[in-house]
Amino acid sequence: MFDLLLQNVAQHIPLDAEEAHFFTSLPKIKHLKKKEFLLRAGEVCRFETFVLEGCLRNYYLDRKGDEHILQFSVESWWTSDLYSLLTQTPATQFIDALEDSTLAVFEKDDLERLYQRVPKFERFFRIMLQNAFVAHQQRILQNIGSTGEERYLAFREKHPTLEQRLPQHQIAAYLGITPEFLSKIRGKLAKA
Amino acid sequence: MFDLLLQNVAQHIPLDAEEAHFFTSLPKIKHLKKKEFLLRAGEVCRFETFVLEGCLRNYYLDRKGDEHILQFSVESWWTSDLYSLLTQTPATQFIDALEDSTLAVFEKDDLERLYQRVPKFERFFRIMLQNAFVAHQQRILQNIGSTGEERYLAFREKHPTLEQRLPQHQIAAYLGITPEFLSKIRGKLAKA
DNA sequence: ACCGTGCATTGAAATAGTTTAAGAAATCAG
DNA sequence: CTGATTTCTTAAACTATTTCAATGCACGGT
Repeated sequence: MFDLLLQNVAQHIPLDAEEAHFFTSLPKIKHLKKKEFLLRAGEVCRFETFVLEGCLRNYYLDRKGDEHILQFSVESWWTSDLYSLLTQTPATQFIDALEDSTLAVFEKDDLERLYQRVPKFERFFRIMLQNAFVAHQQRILQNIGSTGEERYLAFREKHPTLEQRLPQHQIAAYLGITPEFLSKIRGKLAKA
Repeated sequence: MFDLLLQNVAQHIPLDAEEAHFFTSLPKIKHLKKKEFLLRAGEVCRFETFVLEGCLRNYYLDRKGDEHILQFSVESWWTSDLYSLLTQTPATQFIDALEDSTLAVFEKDDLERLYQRVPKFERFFRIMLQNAFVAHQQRILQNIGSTGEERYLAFREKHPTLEQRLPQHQIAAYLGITPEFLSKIRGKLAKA
């Protein structure tokens, strides 16, 4: 059940059997059907979530009502509204399921207990934060420096499995272009 | 000399006189003239820098040779290539001075000593990282969800002093548009 | 099997943004 | 003060992207 999770942690910090056992005793398993919400804007986010199966997205709703996707989370990805979680202020993001999904949900309080008992988990989550930070940095540079087509090609390169798996209009909402334009780009690339 | 710096820290963690004294004994003062570099892509970043006076920018150079600005740092801002600093891998960013500047530079080793002696500084720098992370998140949403004009208006709103202080073409490189187009936007807004 | 709705495609017309080039205005160094 | 450099503006032609509208397709529910 928790193989993926332990594998994910082991990439950054070593765990002995007891630590691993304690760690895997913490999360609650949650099932979400497609379109169900894990978090809505306005709620305070009280958990960090690891995806065991399926696919979620974090998105933001602008005043015009358009959805802008910050992140897709498939198997072995962590997700939450980090700012809301860390500051316990209302979330600005929605998180919902693009596929039926199985999640390991860590409550904030349980994470605190984890840090107390196995301090190196602080390090683990700091590394997660760093990686997320750098990913965002690169995405900013990508966005201000490239055309939609270049962004799409980069996305395809970086996430070949996601490109298969997601509906196109979701990818468009991630890239920051309209679905129609993405369709045109694809048409053009297919011909060439 | 270090008033700004202590004030900045005090916003997030309380310091007694001795801690403050130790803290301010660590940084080296550095003067940069306009156009001089603090860091070049390819170098490993070994410091965290607090701006006492002047203005720096972090930018990235793409294959076409265009500059894309990630951040401006004026008085009371921290700057570095965080990923390079944390992982000790070569930097991808350049940091240089847009004005003659005075900096307080904290070496990585000195920061480690600081964490040992005054652990709450870990908390301080974690908060810095969180804030930077969220700022980046908002910028991504801004970039994928708005036009150049909307981004310019938001920038002006959020950083009225910067808008006065910086040459327009630098602002354009931050917004991800050409200087010509920014000029056009401004012309149009001035008329309206 | 049937219907309804959501998704992808296409094309035409409109808007947003870039490129190139030239010149005016401001700034800086000697 | 003067020449050199950097910055800002303008305009025309071009490219990227959006909007709107129409069409066909596919899939989930009943």
